[in-house]
Amino acid sequence: MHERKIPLNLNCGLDLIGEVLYGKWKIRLLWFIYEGYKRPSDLQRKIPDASRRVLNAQLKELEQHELISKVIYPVVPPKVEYSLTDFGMTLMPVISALGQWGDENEERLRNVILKQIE
Amino acid sequence: MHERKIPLNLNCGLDLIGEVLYGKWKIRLLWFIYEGYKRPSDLQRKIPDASRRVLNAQLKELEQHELISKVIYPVVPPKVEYSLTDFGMTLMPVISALGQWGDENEERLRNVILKQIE
DNA sequence: TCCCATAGGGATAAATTTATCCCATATTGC
DNA sequence: GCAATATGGGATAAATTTATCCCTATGGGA
Repeated sequence: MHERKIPLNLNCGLDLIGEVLYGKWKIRLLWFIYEGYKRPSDLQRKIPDASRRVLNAQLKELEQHELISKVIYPVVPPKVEYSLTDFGMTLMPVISALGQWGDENEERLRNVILKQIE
Repeated sequence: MHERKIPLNLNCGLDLIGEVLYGKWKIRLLWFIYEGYKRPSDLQRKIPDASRRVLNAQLKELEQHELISKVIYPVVPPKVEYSLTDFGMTLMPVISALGQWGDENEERLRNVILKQIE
């Protein structure tokens, strides 16, 4: 993967959840899988800004973290389906809360973010 | 700051909240300020693993995003105090939910994270 | 025959984020 | 005078994450 040189911080719950959710597309991947977009190509189409390479990598990490599971059908062309594990499912209310706060404050957030970039 | 070459994604609420919370120490900074650790030196002591430089930078961004506000007392040696804005306060239940999920699943998370590193 | 879809991953470059080091200010205490 | 305290930020290096490009495999359709 990439041998870490700076140790992880795993002190509290916030560190731990950060570790599994940190990644540019992970939260969206979880959410789309939750919504029923199961195949990698579906997810790629839902997130066209992401490179295929990184989506694969992040899906693999989500799987290693036991938030999603993967079924490979032995057909050609290949077919793969992801779904949330029970564990991953318990995260949905939390992600929902994040998205809801973002939606509720959309305008203000858009303002302060764009002002800071300019 | 650093001129962006890759455009931001600001499509949905999840993107927006991600933009203001993304940063290695931001969530913890918000939480500690919420708990009453207001001065930069206090926060530095609470988060000794972070470099002073980055804490300053992230505090500044949190301020630009209107989640915290800053009061500078004109004394020597300098004294600065941060506090949550009303807006930042509305984020606390969400952060609390994140931390709670992490705490509830601490053992499992620690396992899967460390297994993946090894 | 050639191309497309489907999934995966190696190699490498680019972008972004963090870390490290150093300097400045001005008062208090030794 | 010298060190410590407190805050801030420039310059640069290192670490980490993402992007880009390319190659694999196989059956079906134009």
